[in-house]
Amino acid sequence: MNTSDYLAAADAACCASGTRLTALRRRVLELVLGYPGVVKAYQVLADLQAERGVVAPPTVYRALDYLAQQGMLHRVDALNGYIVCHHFECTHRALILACERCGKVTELSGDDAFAALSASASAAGFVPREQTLVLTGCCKECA
Amino acid sequence: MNTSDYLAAADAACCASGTRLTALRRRVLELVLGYPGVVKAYQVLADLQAERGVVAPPTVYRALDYLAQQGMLHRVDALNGYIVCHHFECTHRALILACERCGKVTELSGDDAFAALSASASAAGFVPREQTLVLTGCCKECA
DNA sequence: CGAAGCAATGTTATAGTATAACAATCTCGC
DNA sequence: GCGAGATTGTTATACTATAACATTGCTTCG
Repeated sequence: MNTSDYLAAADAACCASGTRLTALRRRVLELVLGYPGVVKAYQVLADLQAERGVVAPPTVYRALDYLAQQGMLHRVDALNGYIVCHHFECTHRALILACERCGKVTELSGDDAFAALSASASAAGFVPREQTLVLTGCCKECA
Repeated sequence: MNTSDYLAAADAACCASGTRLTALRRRVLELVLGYPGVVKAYQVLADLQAERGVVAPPTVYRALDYLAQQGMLHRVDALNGYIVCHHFECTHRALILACERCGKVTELSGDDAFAALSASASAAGFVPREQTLVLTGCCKECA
């Protein structure tokens, strides 16, 4: 899916959830899409500042939080960053593979793995919230 | 295992790895042991400052990093904190269950779950580094 | 012993990440 | 138009983490 199709789909998804993909949010999403892997909030902030002059951190964090909530982005705690989710239409668990050498990030469906974890957790009476799983390691190219 | 047994075992493990559980590291470990769940670096820093006057962040981070390396602590990225590992003798994968309401943290063996994830990752040619998995959610008591 | 070498800690400064709190503006339905 | 709620702006600050260099202390080997 190319960027403009993606944005159109994102727009539709936002409307469907009764929210709006505003100009700001859309621009933030575009910026994130422009990066190959994981994107930091302050990178986006710098980009916005370059375009618009003064922009404060909350502006960016709010947009990123919104996009993550809508499923277009995943927040990756282990990396203090965000990645684009390329199949936000379906609710799903993401399994993120982050290469420690080249920084490349791959997303798999984590549904199966999540099921395995949930089984362990359930045994302890624990109900996991839907979330992103992250594995750091070494990718195919860097091996 | 009580605290003093734990510390003795930790000491032995450190020696076995050719390193030393120095007074500072030992004290940091004790402080972490004194907390019920996840512990933040700056909590430990505050404790140390209360005891010794001026203490700077690197002092604490170095001790925590060391203890994590030795297996006595797990760093939990999603929570920006550390938890005590109660079976550091055996190399193992930890599966952390962190309750979002009460803050309680439980550690399970994550070997099985890790195997499931590794299988998915391997299909993509990805080699995961040994690491801690974290699930956030809601624990038995808070359900 | 004494000095070399290395590990550990101290110290200073700063980078990087994130949110609280309140004000201003915009959008949409009525 | 107007009011309610959502969105964005603005200011300030809290929290998390590390770089870089100085100092101390242990140990080992001649």
